[in-house]
Amino acid sequence: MENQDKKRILIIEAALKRFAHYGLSKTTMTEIAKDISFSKALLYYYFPDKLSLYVSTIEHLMQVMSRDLVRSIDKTTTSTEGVLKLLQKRQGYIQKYYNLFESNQFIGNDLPKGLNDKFQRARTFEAIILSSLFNRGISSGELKMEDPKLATDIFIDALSGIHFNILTKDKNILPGKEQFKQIFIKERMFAEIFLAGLHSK
Amino acid sequence: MENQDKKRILIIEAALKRFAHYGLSKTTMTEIAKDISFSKALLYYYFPDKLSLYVSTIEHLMQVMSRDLVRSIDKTTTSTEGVLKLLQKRQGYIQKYYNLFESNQFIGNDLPKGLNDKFQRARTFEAIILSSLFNRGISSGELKMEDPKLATDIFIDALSGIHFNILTKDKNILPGKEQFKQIFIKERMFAEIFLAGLHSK
DNA sequence: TTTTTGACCGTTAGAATAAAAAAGTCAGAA
DNA sequence: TTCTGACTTTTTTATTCTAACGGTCAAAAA
Repeated sequence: MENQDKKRILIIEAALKRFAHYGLSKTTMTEIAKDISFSKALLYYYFPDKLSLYVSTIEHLMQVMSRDLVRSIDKTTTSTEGVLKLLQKRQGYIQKYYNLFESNQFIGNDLPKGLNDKFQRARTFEAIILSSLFNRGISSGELKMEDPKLATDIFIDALSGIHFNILTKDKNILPGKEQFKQIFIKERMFAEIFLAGLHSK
Repeated sequence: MENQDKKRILIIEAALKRFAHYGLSKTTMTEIAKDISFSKALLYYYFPDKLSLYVSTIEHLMQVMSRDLVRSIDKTTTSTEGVLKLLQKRQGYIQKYYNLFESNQFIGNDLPKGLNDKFQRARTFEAIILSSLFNRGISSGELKMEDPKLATDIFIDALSGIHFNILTKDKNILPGKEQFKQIFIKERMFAEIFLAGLHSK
């Protein structure tokens, strides 16, 4: 049914607003339902449980993000330019939907399996994009590296290190605009050095 | 007194063993005292409180470490060689005394001030060593960079990112030998690329 | 006087329990 | 087939309780 899909999306969009703002644990099904004047039971008609809704919401956002990302990157020419574009987009989304990924931030948390898988897929997707950018650079003669897979991996680890260290330095639990700006500056600087290190002489 | 110092060190060494194995919160003053057949009250004669003992223990280890590090690095010639030596030593100590730094691993924990300061100083010390290695490279014409301070910072952030991501990927709480080996490989690879990116053409 | 101790006290981390709130179900209405 | 209000079950939170721990001190030992 057309209508069914519309309602599903309505729910997902309401959920996205709540989850993005309050995170998984601090938003209730009742709240989401009230926001769009549905009964809570109706949410359970469309989604088997809360986690499914959460996962669907993330999936939804990921699709939007990945379309946007691919489109933006296709417009770039050099791989360096592409990587910088990736950083910029990435940064924007992380900042906007920070609380949506709260669960991903902490250690030793046993997220339910389906959830962990989704985040894993997001990381993999990122790695693939980055990898393809690196490969583009290799075939154009711009870059040179032994093990593109490993290089990609290290690049992503390093990014998250920069991210993490800045966000944990200031003890503010909710990161502010200033901090994200700082992260972006460092990440860009890092990318420049790293890519220079991969440049074919 | 000579003897006083000896006892202080005896206590510190016993504390180091416990703390390195079990971390701060999971070792008690009574245990440390029993290990060397002292009364608990005697520990409080030599150290005002538990935290002071912990800090002294870390201070003690840091002195040993830094002497060792400086000595090793002075033996190297190029800055690249120096950085790789730093990584190797660093890795060894982190692995051996992993639990000693447990408190440092987690987010949003309000470590007592004196403690935080010590860790801050450890990081600063590391940054200074690294910075001096970079500067060595610059003056020898080996390296070239706009902002050595920022480059150092990014380098350290990236290292901790690699560290962190490997240790949290496998859900084992206690990291094993294999994981540390993996970290070292990645860190070395990273250092090579990063330093290549800083090489003067 | 300096060093050492056993007995003691106040605080706190963790277990156990109770209360509140949320997740999730279902018979039946629209 | 879609939707709901009333219901049950599960999870989270608040509370109490207790044992263990950090820390003190008067007095003994050296």
